[in-house]
Amino acid sequence: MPRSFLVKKHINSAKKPNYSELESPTVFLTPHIYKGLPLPVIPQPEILSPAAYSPITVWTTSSLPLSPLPSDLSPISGYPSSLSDSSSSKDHSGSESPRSDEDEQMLPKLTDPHGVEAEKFQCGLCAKSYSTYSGLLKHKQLHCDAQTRKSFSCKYCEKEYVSLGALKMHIRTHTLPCVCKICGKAFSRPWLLQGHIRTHTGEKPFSCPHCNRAFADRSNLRAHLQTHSDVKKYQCKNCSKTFSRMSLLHKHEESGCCVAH
DNA sequence: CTGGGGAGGGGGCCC
DNA sequence: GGGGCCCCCTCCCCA
Repeated sequence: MPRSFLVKKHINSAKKPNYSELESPTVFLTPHIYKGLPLPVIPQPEILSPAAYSPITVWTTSSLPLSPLPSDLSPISGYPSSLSDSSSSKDHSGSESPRSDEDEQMLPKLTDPHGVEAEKFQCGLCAKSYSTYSGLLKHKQLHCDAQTRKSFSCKYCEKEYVSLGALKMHIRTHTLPCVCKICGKAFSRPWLLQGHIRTHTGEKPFSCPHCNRAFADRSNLRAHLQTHSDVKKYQCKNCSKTFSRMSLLHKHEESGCCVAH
């Protein structure tokens, strides 16, 4: 399901949502911002930062930004109301990282507009500046490049990671240490197991504020919220038909609409 | 074929 | 360093 319409919901890590509240199946109250609003009405641009929400934007598979469809789940009680999430930058630190451009790291840095301070050589990875290229080179060789280089290899597959912690996390996907006591199914993460256990218990802690539906999985609630939206976010670049999910758009395109491509 | 729900996986970030 | 959590993503199934 397309989940890229999601945005982070808490300003920073120091103020995380009260998940204990979320875990309660009955704690979801209609948020105040919906009071008086006829349902279903999804977009609440007024509660979102302008940069985070563009209700009329329709994305195609070729024009998708990293987070093309910001929506918000803060209406669900238990989530903080703040939306100007400065920590959202973390979402862009991974896949969007331009770190692969080695040349970029070598670009001289003009640090003073008046030329008082001459050009500096700045490390593209940690932003440290050096007055000489050789200084930068030494820094890169000793620190950043070494850290950036993937040097931890998985013994079960060919994947490599930049840190031992990341590798260990990955290895869990092979060892599957979290086992369901009910059916014996194994998972890599405890929270995956928790979600699975809900399929046994029938617990559905995540309720839709617009209808009576409830979900065991937060991601599925987000996907469901899209169905309440008037604006279908994903548009076929050929026939301009729009879809609520990227996967539906993909299926549509693969079904022959975009054979011209 | 489309729309939607259910279930699960992976990497990253923060504490 | 590990745990918890988030976001993103995919696949499957069904109406």
